[in-house]
Amino acid sequence: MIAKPHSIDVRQHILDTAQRIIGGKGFAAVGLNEILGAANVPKGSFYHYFESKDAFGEALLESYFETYLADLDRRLSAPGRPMVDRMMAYWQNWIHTQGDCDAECKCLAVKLGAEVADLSEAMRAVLDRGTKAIIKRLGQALEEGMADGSLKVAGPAFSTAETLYQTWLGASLMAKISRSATPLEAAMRATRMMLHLDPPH
Amino acid sequence: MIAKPHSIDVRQHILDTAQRIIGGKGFAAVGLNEILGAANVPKGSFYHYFESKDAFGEALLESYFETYLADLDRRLSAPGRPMVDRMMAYWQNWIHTQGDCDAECKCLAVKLGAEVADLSEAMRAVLDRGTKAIIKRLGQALEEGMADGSLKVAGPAFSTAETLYQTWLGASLMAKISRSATPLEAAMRATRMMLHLDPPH
DNA sequence: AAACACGATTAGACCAGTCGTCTAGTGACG
DNA sequence: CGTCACTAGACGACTGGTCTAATCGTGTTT
Repeated sequence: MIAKPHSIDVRQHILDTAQRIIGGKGFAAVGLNEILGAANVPKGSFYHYFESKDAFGEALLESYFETYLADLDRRLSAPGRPMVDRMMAYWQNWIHTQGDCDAECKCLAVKLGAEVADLSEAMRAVLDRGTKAIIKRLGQALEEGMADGSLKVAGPAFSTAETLYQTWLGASLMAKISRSATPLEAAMRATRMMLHLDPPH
Repeated sequence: MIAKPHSIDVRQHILDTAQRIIGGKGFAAVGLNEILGAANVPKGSFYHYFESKDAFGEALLESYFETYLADLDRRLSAPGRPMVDRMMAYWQNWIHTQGDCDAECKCLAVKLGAEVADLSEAMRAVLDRGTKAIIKRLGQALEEGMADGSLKVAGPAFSTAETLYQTWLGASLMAKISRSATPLEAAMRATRMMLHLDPPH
């Protein structure tokens, strides 16, 4: 564990660059050349940091979910405001991030899920763990919301969290296909309904 | 073999074979050689029937939605039974088709949607038209169900149809990622809830 | 301090595979 | 026969991921 000047930097730099490009074009459609060219990293270096393109994809998804979950935690644990607000702000932000960026899909679960699930068992496993972690947190948030009295859901919180996440995944897919935000707005309406907060908010 | 010119046969044979393979591996990850090899069609023929791989993908999706919509119409117009039954049978069948086949994803909207939307404008357009047509039919079915008294939904039928379809898309994506049917079962519970038929059925 | 050792990093060769083109060739039917 | 829809598959220009050999950087030894 010597303080390496480049190691971590270069590795992460490749991952960050790749996330933008692969988030836009998909996994199989993008070649190493394009990524490494954009990152200004010689091709030869790649296999020093990653064992294969497959292993690289695994690392890419791990890196993605790591920052995603950290951000999610930050958003859902923001103190002071009732949980409804935090949660609805999260969905609102989903609309925001998925809506404007057509080229670079911010949500890799949406962009890569279907493509990669049958392509690489390792990548599928990371996606599985990542999405399960997201749903788990959403479920905990719902329970917190019921505890602080700002939320009320029918049935177990985890079940609702699962359905909510699935709905937003599907809506994001439809948003990509239709190149419009209306599917996301439909998801927002459905979310309000599931959480029984039609009157206010 | 058959007196009828091969035109239609061969063309459709290529499309059918491709649907299986591409439904399993995705669009970019599959080369023409693999498809044509499996279909026992020489490469030279391919470019007689299709202008390019891109145009071929377009035709593939068109063919897919054509048969999908025909099947959907058949299912939803089955006479005799109330619309709830027909509709729930449709979702049940969704679980059935998406659940068992891991390799060849039957629903190309799920498998190719995210990948292709940013790859080919033509293919995206077909997906857009196809999914909109499905939602439209589901909305009409919901209205029929309200007319025959077997269904009751909150708000406009089209809105509910949109949300239902999105939920099932998302659930199918999660089913692929988790390699299990539980997301689809969650979608089924959510569907029952949205249609207010928790007690019976 | 100079030479060395050795792992970290890079450069580029490598071949299999990509899409798409193109010329020959087949065979059915007017 | 002649025509034309269709088949056959070699070919080219290119890109894919992978790997070996050379280079660089840094700490150690003398």
